[in-house]
Amino acid sequence: MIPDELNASQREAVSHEGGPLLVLAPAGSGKTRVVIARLLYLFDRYGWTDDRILAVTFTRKAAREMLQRIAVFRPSFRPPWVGTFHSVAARMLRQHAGRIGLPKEFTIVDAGDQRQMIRDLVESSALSERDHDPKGVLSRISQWKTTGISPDEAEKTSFGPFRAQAALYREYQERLDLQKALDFDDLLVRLTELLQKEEEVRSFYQEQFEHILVDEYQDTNAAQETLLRLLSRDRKNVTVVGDDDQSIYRFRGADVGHILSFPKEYPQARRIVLSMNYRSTRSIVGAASSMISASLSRFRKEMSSTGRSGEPVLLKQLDHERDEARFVAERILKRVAEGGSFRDQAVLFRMNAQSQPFIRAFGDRGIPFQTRSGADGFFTRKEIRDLLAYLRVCANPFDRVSLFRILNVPPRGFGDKTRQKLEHLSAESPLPASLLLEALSRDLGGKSGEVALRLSEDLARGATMVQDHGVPSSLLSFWLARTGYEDYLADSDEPGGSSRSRLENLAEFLRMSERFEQGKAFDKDRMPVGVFLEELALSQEDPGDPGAGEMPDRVSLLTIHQAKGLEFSHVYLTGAEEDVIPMKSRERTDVEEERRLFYVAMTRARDSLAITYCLTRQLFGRTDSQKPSRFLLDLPKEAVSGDRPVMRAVPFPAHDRPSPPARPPESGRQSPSRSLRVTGEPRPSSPVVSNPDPKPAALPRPEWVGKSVVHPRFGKGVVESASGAGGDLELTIRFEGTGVKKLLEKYSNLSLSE
DNA sequence: GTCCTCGCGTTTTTT
DNA sequence: ACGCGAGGAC
Repeated sequence: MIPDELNASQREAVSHEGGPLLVLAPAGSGKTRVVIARLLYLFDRYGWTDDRILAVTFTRKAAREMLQRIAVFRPSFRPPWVGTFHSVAARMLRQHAGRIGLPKEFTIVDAGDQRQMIRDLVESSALSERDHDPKGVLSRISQWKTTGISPDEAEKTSFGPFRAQAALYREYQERLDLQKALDFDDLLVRLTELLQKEEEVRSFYQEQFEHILVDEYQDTNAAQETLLRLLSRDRKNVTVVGDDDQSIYRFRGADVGHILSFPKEYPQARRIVLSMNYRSTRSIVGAASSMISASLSRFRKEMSSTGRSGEPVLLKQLDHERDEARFVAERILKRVAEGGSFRDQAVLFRMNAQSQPFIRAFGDRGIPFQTRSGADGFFTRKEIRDLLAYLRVCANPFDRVSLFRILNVPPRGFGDKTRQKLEHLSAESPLPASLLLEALSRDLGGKSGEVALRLSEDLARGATMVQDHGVPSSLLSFWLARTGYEDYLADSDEPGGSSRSRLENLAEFLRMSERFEQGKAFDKDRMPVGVFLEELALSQEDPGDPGAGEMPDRVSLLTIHQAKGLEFSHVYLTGAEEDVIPMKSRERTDVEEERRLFYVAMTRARDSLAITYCLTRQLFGRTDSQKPSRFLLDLPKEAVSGDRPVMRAVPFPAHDRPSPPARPPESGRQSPSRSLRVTGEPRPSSPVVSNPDPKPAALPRPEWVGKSVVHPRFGKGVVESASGAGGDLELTIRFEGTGVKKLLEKYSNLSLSE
């Protein structure tokens, strides 16, 4: 069952028996192959007919790939517990919805709905939207939720501007609860609560799952981590696979600490490092590894490469982003002239705004390209969201966001007055939509009363269709007919003939629903409309790209984030400048994460990598003069060619260095004679190894305080205080160059300087 | 209600 | 540079 083509450590990872397992799988190390092989191995081991294996990923794409690969081996086998964290959680929650007071067809609200809810709340409170932009509020709420902080706790512990946000959090949650709706975070949080509260359910799953596999473990947030522990009996039977160096989603709650502390918390865990790179040339592997090794908190890994040495990584300095685009365009054409293809090449940048010059340059030269548009997806279109709202209010008659969305769309003569009346009614009595509208109808009387009554009846009928296991396409047709939605679109002539494209979207949506229904055997206990809505809510994929078929022969223009998990023969990493990568941000820039981002970008390349930086760049309407990215300084001479930026004496650019540090009393002489390597990281028992230097045990906590230390990147500093103990000893250090930082002692690579 | 103008802020993105 | 949202004018 274990494929022959695996190397020794890969095989070891695949066939590991018993106990927690951490597989460190750097870029290009054959991670996917190992994950799939291990899954197949586990199914073999624990039975293909049972639900004994839980495998979770972060993206639909990864989940789909797992399922497809499994299907190759057992075409008829559909493992029920392979999916994204969220889809698995939704499945479990629906199974036990009653226990937490939810109907089976609870709504999953998406980002658009969340935004709308927050805006409504901000509007109805005395707060100004200025200080409470929905995005900021939502990300705060998400932070609270995923770290297990309830609205009450948030209100108790927040001050200043956060106080108001905590109040919004409470109202937002109340509103969700009232409508029997969950947001994405709730899927994890509510399931966690359920498992904690209901011993029966907990042990049911704990016993069911012989083994749990988590992919991209470095991306877990606190909620997912908690969930994982619950399901895996404290991770006794778990395989986590990931790469700490590729953790680039901190801004959305991912915490690289989970993977880093895994061996600490589970000393009995096996750790396997896949250290052979199969993807890239030796130049690329060498350059990338030495760049990332300057990282502060990471497992030390040494990569070897099976590849040929290849051409050196090319550094190229340009005057302006237009020159940069031109340079890249010419190089792409050259590769093609040499027999390469467009689809094998990718231009990477830190932010979407950088893509413009490339789009122009490629257009001028007739280079075919594709961008992965972000927010302008199919499912953010008004007409699609309207129709979805109709479906949702039928599936879950308590879904108020959807009800209010469709209330006067198409216009049926309901104005602000009616809306307010309905809001009052809704607040007074939590009724299903049809009954609510009936009450409204009585309230209004007259002509608008009749309109309300008609809508009420339609809603009741729609809800019945859902209950009777009607399929989405019939429900859609029903609503299109009852509302005259198509006429409404056709009549609303907007500039640019967009009503035409809206009608086309509508038709596409209808086709999508039909495709969904085809050849599908629905569970008897699930409503088809519910399943349809859940799939859409959890995927948000454009129907146009089912991932099947040949990739068109085009150059990819991608942000580094979008490029994660992909690989190309030729990669152009552009805008390698200070304030671009690492990016300047309002809040404190997380240079560590930016470095990992740079690493992810570099390691996308198989055969060649060119890194470009400009002396000036127009950004946000202003032309700035730029400095080369500090990350370029960590590229080894022997692996690169071209315009190497000049080494600086200081590892950080001047503007990054804060005011002269408050120097604590110097203790005598300053000789770095005694240099002590201190790290608490256990030696890996894996085939390949990290840093061979033997290390003395960590200093006990009080020993550190007041010591002068030297850090490889931050330079000299003094330990101000220490907290935590053992492996979690955290030191607060005031560095001369960079101010106060908190470092985990075990990863800090500190030397004592006396 | 709707149109226009002014001012501000500006990453990364999945589920 | 540009888009979006708030707020004023009609």
